Amino acid sequence: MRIATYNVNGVNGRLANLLEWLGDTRPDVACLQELKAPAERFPEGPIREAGYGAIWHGQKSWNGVAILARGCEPIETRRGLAGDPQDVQSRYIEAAVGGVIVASLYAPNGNPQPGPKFGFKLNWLERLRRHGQALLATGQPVVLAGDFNIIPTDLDVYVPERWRDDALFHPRVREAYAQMLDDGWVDALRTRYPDQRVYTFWKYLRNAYQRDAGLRIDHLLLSPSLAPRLRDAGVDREHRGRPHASDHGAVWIEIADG
DNA sequence: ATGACTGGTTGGACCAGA
Repeated sequence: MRIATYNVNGVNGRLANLLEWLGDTRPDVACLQELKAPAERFPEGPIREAGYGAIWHGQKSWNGVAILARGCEPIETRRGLAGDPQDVQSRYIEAAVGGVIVASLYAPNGNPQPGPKFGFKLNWLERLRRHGQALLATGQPVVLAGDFNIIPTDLDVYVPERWRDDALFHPRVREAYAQMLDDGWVDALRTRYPDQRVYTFWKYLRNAYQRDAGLRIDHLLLSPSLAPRLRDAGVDREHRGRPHASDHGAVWIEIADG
């Protein structure tokens, strides 16, 4: 089973790119982020025509997450994280697909740092960690997939010195990620590539993609019950270089049947 | 080295992204 995560940066504005990627790579499950569309403007028709069942959590202008499943309907198990009644942003959706619990998440960017947005990010990550602990306690196979907006280590950024003060690379944010690994979550891409620089995002500015000036901020975290089934992982880099592409590349894992 | 890119909202410049 192939499970992918893709920050599409506008599901309607880049629908043609999304459909092309679905057709080229045929993931069994696709977690999407940054839909930038309210629920009623999610392109359900074209996605169903492409062979995918879908659930989504939309929002006007910003954020928005979805889970697509090829040839079946994802069974929704949660939308939104507990712990903050004030939080109405669409950043988390979760479903059962093919015997695996799959979460599609879009963590807050957090810039500028310091500031209220950074505080919201830290709080959101703490709520994510808490929910993750509850998922781990069930012993079910789970994957937390999405745009974490976290650069975990120096190996995950083209020039670490230039990102020291950024909300994506702040020590407290990296610590939040490290704590989730301590809880038992397994970073699939880093497991597959222990020493290599593997990026998932390249800015639009200054030909970042052509220069390979990238970041690794899109992650798939596997529960210990799922991690032994990891067969392969990678980034669909080539689609990032196509016309009108998202600034993220899709990240995928291949999981053996359970 | 904080870049001049991008979508969305809206019918202009902004906001937000990372």
